[in-house]
Amino acid sequence: MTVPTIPPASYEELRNELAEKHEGLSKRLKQIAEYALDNPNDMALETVSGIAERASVQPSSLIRFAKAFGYSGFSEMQRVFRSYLVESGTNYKDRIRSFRNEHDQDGAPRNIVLDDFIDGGIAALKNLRDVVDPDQFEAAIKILGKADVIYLAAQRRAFPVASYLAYAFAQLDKRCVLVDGNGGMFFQQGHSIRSGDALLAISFKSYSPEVIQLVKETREKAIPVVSISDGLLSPLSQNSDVSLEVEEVEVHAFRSLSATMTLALTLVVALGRELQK
Amino acid sequence: MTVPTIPPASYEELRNELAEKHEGLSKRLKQIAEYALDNPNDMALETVSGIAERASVQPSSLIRFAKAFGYSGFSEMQRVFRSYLVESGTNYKDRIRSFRNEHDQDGAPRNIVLDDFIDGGIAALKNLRDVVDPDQFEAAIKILGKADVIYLAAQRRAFPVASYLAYAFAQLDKRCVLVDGNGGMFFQQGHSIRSGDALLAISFKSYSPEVIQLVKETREKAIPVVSISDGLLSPLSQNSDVSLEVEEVEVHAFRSLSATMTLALTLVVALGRELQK
DNA sequence: AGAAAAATGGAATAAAAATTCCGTTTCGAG
DNA sequence: CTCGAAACGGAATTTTTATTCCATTTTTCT
Repeated sequence: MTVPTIPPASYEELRNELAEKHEGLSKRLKQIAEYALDNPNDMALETVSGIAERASVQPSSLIRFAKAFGYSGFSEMQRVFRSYLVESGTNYKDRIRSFRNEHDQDGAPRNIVLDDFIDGGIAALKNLRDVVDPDQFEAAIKILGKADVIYLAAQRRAFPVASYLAYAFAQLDKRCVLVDGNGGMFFQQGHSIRSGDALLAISFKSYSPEVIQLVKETREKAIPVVSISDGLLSPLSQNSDVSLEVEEVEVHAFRSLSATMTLALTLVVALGRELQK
Repeated sequence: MTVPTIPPASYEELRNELAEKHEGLSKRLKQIAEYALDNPNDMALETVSGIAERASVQPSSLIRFAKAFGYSGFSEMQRVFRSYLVESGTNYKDRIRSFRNEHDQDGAPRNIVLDDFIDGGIAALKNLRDVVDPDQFEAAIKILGKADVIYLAAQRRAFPVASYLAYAFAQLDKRCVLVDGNGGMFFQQGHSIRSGDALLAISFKSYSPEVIQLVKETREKAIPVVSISDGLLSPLSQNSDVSLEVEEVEVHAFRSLSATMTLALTLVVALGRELQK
């Protein structure tokens, strides 16, 4: 056992190293290398003795194996296998990190802040693809399509989304009321909703109490409520007939609205088609 | 802590359980539930004390948390989080594909629409990186930073951007006036601008005549004007001291606002920094 | 406001896991 | 065939990690 090189830091590197050195390895180590390439998941998640058993090898061989590739022990090597697991997964916060690093390199005097937001926005959009539940989306369109008048409720950060929707719905000749709280008449506006209408509420944490209250009240009247919010824990999701989930990334302590805006727009287009039938 | 139910065996079940029980949980447990939903990766891979630290919680609380959901200990719950990692890693790409096909067949093109907008949004953001002129951006920040009050003017499709900016500026303690034309008083609002202030106007084709007019009038008063618009041909650009160019992609006859929103946000953050000096 | 119950923090303990160590086996050169 | 070096197996040890326990704080109910 020689060649104490610098240990591979990414799964890809490790994979290559494994394939390359494979020939020169001893019997047991070969066996392990093969097992590792075939079952990266096990390597990432199982314990040393667990893997040892499955691969028909002694635990100590696994440690030797890791050391043969330059790691200080098995645990260190396992970290590499784990990093692979999270990268390939859905989680996108990590993707952002890798994005950033990519961009940091070219030393051009770019607008760093803008780059961050662009990367964040892109990540949020990609994530949107994964988290939007098609059934919920379908259901939302159904409800909104049937509604006589769509009431739009949103405050603060979410308000621009509602105002955009109001504009777009108007373009579609879909009647809507923007409950904007103008003149302190949030509830007066909101309470004029009635059977046959639908409420589309948008709010993110920290959730606007007015919007939450309106959602609850509307639901008690047995009027359908569609919500756009951030995650299952949102009080909006919990009190809506249908809820669409969006997660915006926070960059520099500010949240973008790219993903939410895109979802809103999609809603508009899908609704437009529904109405054409 | 009661209700020893059968513990959720899949990530999906666990997710739902988490959302459902969330309300009834104690402070610390709630905190953990939120962290878990936001960071499933950590829950799957980190050690108890690692997670405890990141979530600002005691290790023992994590064990209590797991037990509150019926598991024998944290490790058992962690297995569920891990199973999710494996599934999403292995089948991730396939899942998405099959998912799309499903819907293609029953003729529901929703996902396709969403995909189009997502792709469009991403393209617009990437484009933004190239078209924004750092010098102009810098100049815009200077002007806005020096302004006593920032007047925000936008109509129709651009209005949501202005309303978002109004919200964000308020967060920065930067005084601003949203010239929204409420009550038909667009010009009354707009004309109250005076020396020492600045106007930030946003408009896209077909350009809002009111906004154009306000820009011209303001400029005649020798008050600085910053504009966000689409291209150099825009009458806004031509009458502004500084103009920022954004190009949104049109998909299905609708324009998104992702890029514009991102630019707006960047402006906010950059302005925030400027103000701190 | 005060007592009882529930929740929490944090150190102590138990359990599990990784790693080392060493006697034994295998392999290859002379 | 024999010797030496490398590889291996497996128990012993160390380290890390999970879990428990109890004193203290916070909440709830009266």
